[in-house]
Amino acid sequence: MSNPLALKPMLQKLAYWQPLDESDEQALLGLPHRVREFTAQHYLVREREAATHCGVMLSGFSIRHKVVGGGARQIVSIHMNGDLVDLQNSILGIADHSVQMLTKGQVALIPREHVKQLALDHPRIGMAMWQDTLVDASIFREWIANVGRRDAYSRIAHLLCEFSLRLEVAGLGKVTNYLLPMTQEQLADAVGLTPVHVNRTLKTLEQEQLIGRNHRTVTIGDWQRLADAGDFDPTYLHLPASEPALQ
Amino acid sequence: MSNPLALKPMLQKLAYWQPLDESDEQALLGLPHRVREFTAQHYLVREREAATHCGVMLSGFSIRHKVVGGGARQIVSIHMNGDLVDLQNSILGIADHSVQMLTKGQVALIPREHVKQLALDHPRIGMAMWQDTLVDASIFREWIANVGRRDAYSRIAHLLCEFSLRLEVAGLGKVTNYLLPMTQEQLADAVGLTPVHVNRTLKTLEQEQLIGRNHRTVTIGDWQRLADAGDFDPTYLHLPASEPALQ
DNA sequence: CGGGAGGTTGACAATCGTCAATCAGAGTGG
DNA sequence: CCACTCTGATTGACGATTGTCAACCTCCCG
Repeated sequence: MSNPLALKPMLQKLAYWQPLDESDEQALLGLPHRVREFTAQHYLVREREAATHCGVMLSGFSIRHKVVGGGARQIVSIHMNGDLVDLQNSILGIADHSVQMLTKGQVALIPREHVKQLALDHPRIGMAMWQDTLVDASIFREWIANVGRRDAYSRIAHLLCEFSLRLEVAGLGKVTNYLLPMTQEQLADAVGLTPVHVNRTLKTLEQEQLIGRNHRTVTIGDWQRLADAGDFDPTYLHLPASEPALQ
Repeated sequence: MSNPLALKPMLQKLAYWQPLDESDEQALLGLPHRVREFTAQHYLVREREAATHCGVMLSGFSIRHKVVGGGARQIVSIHMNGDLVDLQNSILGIADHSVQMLTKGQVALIPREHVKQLALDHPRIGMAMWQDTLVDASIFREWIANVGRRDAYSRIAHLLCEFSLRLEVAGLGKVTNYLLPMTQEQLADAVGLTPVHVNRTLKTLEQEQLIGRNHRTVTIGDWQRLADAGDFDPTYLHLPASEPALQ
């Protein structure tokens, strides 16, 4: 169960934020965990329940979402390769949102007490995890602005840009060409629109040659033009200094 | 400048999350800081600039906001008495959003390096600050859902409920009666609507006797009914166990 | 070949935005 | 004390983006 290398991605991610010494690394990699393969749609945590584990995405995609009164769903974030999943719920205890697999994939699960204790025993790791969740928070803010103040057209263009960069950083695609891992209905839940309107908007983006589509594959001809349409400025992603895409 | 008691509210807030010992408390209260009075509209940090200080709200209100392409503004959160302001930008370094005073008020400012160092030297404080920002993040998620998936009516009802609880917890009003510290235009920027539509919606809420209004004062006759209208469930605020309002 | 999920499309409805006028209240100076 | 002014609140008429409903199509898979 406890593959000693499974937490490598987590280590890499955190080391980006804080220099970690030998003892930090040992402690982190030594965290008890088990790697599991989940099917698409599987719930890792449900809203209102107690969070028991925090996870590291090893493959596949997962989403966090909330369900509002009428039954409508809002996706609040999307996780991919290397992302820490549910640190938020784990540290706070009670889940204020659900975490669900979007596609099938492998996740390394770590019991929450161990994660919390690790942060207390190894302040640099604690700081790094904090920073990681702060980036999540920064993305939340951008999403509030996206959903609250941009029309369907730029809203979707914005999401496509975000995906483009994040997938490239995660090593899952090129900035100009990637596989979108979600249905139009899920896209709609992420941007606060209806599936029908997402469909129409994608078509428009395609007609105006901002993107090309082939099944779920998105091709971006002129990245800058799409970024302009989406009012996209990657500052909020707090990515490593210079991403090639931004040149 | 450095009032030894000024950081008390910060201590109280953090102690809620983690038991702090004598040395933690000393270190926290001993943080170098200065208390300043700011006028309404004053910018504490501007988007894209480097964050230099983190603050503790001692009086008054402040907001965090982002400006999108067309010039529209989206308020992403509202801070009141006792809230830690701009921990997020401070820890990440470059501000991905602006922080602005909503009303005049006093803020204790702490240089960011000292805050970060404190977290590293005192892991329990670090953990507590982390948890504090996680609650912020939880509110962000709820706001994404609010703006993305609720209509104007419940969206505004929801915000009024959130205010009601948070103001009471901060000791600034009663759950059933409080002074809303913002104009309808600012309200609009918080919920992603136009001022005109906010006005109409408030009028409707009033006509249906969900709220009473007198200038900026909001009166809530039947809290539960407003909560139902706003699809409001306070879980996401991660408040101390039982708030009277929820009985 | 049949079934099902997801994608497309059109017609129509409704929420919400825009524009612009008017009103109410707070502060200011004479 | 009374214009005067400014900001914010209110209202109406109208327009537009987005939602709803429902049909049909396409691809994938057993």
